Amino acid sequence: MITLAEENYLKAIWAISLNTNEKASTNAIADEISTSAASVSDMLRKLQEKELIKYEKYKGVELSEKGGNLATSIIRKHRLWETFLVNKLAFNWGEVHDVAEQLEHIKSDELVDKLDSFLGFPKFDPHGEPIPTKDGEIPTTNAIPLNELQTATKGRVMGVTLDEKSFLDYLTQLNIRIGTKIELLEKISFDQSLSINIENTNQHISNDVAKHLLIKIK
Amino acid sequence: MITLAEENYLKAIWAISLNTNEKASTNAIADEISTSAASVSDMLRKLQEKELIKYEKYKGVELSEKGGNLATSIIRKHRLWETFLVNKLAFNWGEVHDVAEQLEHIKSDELVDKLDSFLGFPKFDPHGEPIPTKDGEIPTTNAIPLNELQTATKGRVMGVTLDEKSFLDYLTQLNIRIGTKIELLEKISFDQSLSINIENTNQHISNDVAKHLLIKIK
DNA sequence: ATAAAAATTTAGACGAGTCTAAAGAAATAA
DNA sequence: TTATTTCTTTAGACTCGTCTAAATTTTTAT
Repeated sequence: MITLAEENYLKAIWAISLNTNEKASTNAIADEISTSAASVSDMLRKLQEKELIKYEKYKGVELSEKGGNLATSIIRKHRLWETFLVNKLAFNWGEVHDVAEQLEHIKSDELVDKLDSFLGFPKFDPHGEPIPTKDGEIPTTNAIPLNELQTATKGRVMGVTLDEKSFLDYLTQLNIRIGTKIELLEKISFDQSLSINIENTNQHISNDVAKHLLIKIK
Repeated sequence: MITLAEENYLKAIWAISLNTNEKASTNAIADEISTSAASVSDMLRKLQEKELIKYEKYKGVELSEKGGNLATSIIRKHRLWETFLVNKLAFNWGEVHDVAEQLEHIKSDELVDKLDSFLGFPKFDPHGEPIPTKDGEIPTTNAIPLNELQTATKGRVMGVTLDEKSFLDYLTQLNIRIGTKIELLEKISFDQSLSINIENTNQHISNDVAKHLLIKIK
């Protein structure tokens, strides 16, 4: 039996490895879930015993196959619930994260499958993030982060890679949603900030914002 | 902040007082949530400190106003989720209890209100049990338990007062659902068992089954 | 190459919620 | 009304997940 705390650690390790493609460090995990490094060390020992991670003291940690499957299934649940909240209950995309963080821990395979079916087997959640299938397959897109685009390229927003209210509220303010047409006008080399055109209005955004916007070209 | 365990204790006290109209005893609570009397004693002390119950050592316990409101809101959530599971996700009524027991602890007032709205503000759940409103009002019916009916009375099943898979599966087997027409043919004084007619078929059921069936006459 | 800094682990403690065993209070029966 | 049974509470211990402080290992900088 896996506990709620354990699930959150697996998710944190998953999220870190996703971004860095490296082993997750104790401190990175502590940051991710806002706890002390000591607590993380403790928990890693326990997860190691349960064979959910591959861990060597002082050397960082990665998920085992078992742990990876579990993490994927939690992400699947999180994204399905977010889709439910936005598509069926009319939440807006900045409001759903905290509730989905609770719902993702509900234990019932049948519930997840029926929810999936009820939602019409969505491939992407309201933020454009891929929803892993029942078998753990993760849908792909050829979208790339806005800050990696070449100047004068046009595209369309396919997703965001940060699920934080303040970020999503800012996007809404900028008139940026999934599907919005966007053109990269200029990259400022001084601070990597970007001038963009959204629906015939010019805007200026930081690199920090741009790197969390996934764009599909043309 | 109220914990999951505390919520379950409040619910247990609520359920016991509902049936007996008396203060709940330590042992009754221990039975209800399958724990030891010692654990219950411990928890009652804590709930007392939080002013969620009115408790005198050795004298039993009842909910305070605050505790009562909380318990009602948990019941509201439980029954809304059961309604969602049956009406939207096509679970059958015997399968929903355990999942709803998890979902009822999700913390988000907005979620509950939006779910209520999405379901069309239902007054009764799939078992015919009343769903408390946002203000804590509990819809009433004039239905009475089948075992209290007079012989030769006809009526319709308006609800069941036990949410256990084995019971609900048995009802399904007997062709009894919400809305089913029923006639009480005979009460056996030896064991209080009952002969009934359901959809032109005669059946024989125990008093234990009958007392959990709510019937509206005529 | 070694000293300093940073990262990580260990040690010891705590609160929540549970348990068993034992003590104490209340109810019941002779 | 006293003895016995039943119910309830207290005492002490355990696990889980957390913490701070201290010890240890690794990395970085001089």
